[in-house]
Amino acid sequence: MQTISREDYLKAILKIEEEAGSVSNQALVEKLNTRPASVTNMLHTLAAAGWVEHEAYKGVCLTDSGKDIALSTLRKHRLWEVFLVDKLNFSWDEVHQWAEDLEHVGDEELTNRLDAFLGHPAFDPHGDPIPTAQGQWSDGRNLIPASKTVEGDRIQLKGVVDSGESYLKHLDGLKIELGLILVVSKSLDFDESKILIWPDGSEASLSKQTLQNMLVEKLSRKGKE
Amino acid sequence: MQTISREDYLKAILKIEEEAGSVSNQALVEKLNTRPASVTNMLHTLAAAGWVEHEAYKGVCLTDSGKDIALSTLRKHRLWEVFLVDKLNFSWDEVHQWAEDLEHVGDEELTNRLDAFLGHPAFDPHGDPIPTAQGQWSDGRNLIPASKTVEGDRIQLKGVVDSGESYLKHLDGLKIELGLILVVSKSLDFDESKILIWPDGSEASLSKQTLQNMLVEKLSRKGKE
DNA sequence: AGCTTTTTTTAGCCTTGCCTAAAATAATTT
DNA sequence: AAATTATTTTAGGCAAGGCTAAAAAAAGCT
Ligand SMILES: [Mn+2]
Ligand SMILES: [Mn+2]
Ligand SMILES: [Mn+2]
Ligand SMILES: [Mn+2]
Repeated sequence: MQTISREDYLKAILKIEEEAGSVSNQALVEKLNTRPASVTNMLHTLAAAGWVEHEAYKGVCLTDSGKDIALSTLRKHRLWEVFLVDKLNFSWDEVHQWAEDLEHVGDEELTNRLDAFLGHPAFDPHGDPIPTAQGQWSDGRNLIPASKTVEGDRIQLKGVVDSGESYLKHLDGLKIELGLILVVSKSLDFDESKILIWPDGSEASLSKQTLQNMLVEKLSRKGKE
Repeated sequence: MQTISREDYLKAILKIEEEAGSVSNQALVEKLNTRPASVTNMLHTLAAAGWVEHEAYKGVCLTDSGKDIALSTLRKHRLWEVFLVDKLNFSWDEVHQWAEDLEHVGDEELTNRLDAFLGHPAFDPHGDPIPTAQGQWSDGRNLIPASKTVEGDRIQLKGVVDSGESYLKHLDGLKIELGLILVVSKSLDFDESKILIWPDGSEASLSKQTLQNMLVEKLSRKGKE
């Protein structure tokens, strides 16, 4: 039977699988901010339910049914985030905490109605793709970290690597939001920082770390669009 | 610290206080569908938190802080019900189960934004008043059960006594919904049933039990409005 | 008043999910 | 290869919130 904690674990396993290929207990300890013994314990529960395959000391991976639950939970999380930003006017750095609760409410029917109400959004407020009702969530886009751009590039912010509150607030402070178009004015070799130009003509220097976490799309270099 | 279960108990105590004056353990057993020992247990927890006053074998009542929590939870419950009906197009008999979960999500800020988004509704989909952010929820209306109407009365359905799924579905089947205006065509003494006339001219007979659970407002007897 | 029934509490147990500490295993160094 | 370090598991607890069964108290009856 699904519980809040079990759904959170499955979602965490899914994300670690995506970004690291294999899932160690240690990775779950960090992602879920818990203790190794708790992880081992929960993996036994999840394995008994048939949602993961787990061999002691070897690691864990999702089964098909486990992946279904994880994707459905992730879908709900991201749809609720869209709701909170689009309808309740929260900013992108405030919504994760509530979505972490809301994702455990409702069934497929409710989720699909929410999806329709929101206009079937493809991405959440952090630029992350929203799995479909059928569990598809191939991204399609080819995003690169802003740190890999060169002078003269026109880029549009489409996502973030780190969607933690502190990084998002940092971007807020720089007047950087999803969809913003910037031009790379200068690349400083020395500390890998770059000077960017805002649409209003203002300029600012962004650190390597800030740039690495910005996922951007390269636009044609001159077009007005 | 607040938990889902504690909020549910406080809300149940509030409602029983309203409708019965005093709150027995037995009443909580029935309202929350649990066992007497569980109630005693939780009342100790709530008393220790300072949310209720409880004397063994004497009963329980809310403290000011307990009432605050109960009202806030009830407010959230009813606002989410409005959301589900008005925005996601659920029917009034489907929303309670989800509101029972949603009421435990979010803080005051989120609730107030939801309230604003919904246009500060005064009543939920079952006609129950929604407490304000300041914890006011005096009804103001003077509703009577439809069983107390007489031939010739023009009445408008404004609420229900029993908002359980089966009764609401029963009303659905009769094409009776909140706001509907009916005229009392005949009162049958023998079984206390009545024949009602719908706006489209159709008629139907409603049983005493059905009528007792309909809360209506008497309208002027001839006006078009 | 004395007996019976209902209500409430106590006692004891269970499940979920978390924890620490210690033991076992795997991975890295030297 | 042996020693050290890191990871994972086991063992043993704990808190919340359920449960049943039995005891205690209150209420209702004769
Ligand atoms: Mn969560
Ligand atoms: Mn997100
Ligand atoms: Mn609830
Ligand atoms: Mn309601």
